[in-house]
Amino acid sequence: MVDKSKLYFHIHYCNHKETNEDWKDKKITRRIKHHEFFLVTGGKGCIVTEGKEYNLEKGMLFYFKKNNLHSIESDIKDPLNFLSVHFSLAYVDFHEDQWKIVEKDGLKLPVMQRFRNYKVYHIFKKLVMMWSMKMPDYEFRCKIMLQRLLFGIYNNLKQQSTNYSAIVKVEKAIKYMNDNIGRTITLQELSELVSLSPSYFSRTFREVTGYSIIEFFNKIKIDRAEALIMVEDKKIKEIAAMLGFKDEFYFSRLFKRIKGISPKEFYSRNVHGY
DNA sequence: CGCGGTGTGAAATTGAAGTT
DNA sequence: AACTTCAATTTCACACCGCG
Repeated sequence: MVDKSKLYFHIHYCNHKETNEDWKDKKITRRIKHHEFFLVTGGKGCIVTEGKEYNLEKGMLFYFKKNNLHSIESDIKDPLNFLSVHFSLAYVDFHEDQWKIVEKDGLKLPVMQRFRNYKVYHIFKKLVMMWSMKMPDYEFRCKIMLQRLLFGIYNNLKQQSTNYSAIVKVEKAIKYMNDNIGRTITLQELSELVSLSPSYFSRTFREVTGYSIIEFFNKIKIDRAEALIMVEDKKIKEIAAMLGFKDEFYFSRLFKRIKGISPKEFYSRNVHGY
């Protein structure tokens, strides 16, 4: 499971064809070093990749990972219309005051997915238009649009997945955690809330969020602690108590484990009194 | 007091097999 | 496919201790 907030993109270029002009080359076969999203917006054609052949229809979105070999063929009478964006991506993490950059070899997305709604289409179109117009700050704006596009793609995936109720249940549990941040919550309690067996819900939670329940609950507690340290003039001991920790030292250790520095150090680094 | 190492019972997680 | 049950294993949350 990828932490989407840590993904960093670099757009190489965008491409589109949304008119009825003829294709110069009816078929292209290629392997490119960029990742690419390719959205079919009209016309007919065929894409072959990873040993599968897809008869193209409006609304199909392809994700080609870098170095993926694929061929795109357009129909002559009803030429293909599409939007595409080429990009590279890296996983950028900030931990213990250090930046870490790891190049990713790909997102966990299916090669092809269909879109019923037009939202993703609109975002994609805006991205491509912005890129081609090259107005001031277009690179920055395009990067934001690409992130919105990806967000839309993930949401689409969410709705498509048969087990939508699992996500709803996880969201319910997260809300409950936020509402009861000053308490100790048990797995028993949460699983009763969502009417699933404890062990099954434990599994489900990790599948949906990428974190175990305790990991997640502590993460939001530490996030809250950061805010409290910076905004309120409170002692570590008080903050620990507010977040349901009986032992302030344990809280400190946990903070350090998650953030890399102790709460006291976090305070001295980020808050400066007069 | 603060920090860090370690011990411990309890709870969470995970694997595997079974049920609807 | 979605979910349960049970047991094995791991992790958690705190406690206790010694050091400076």
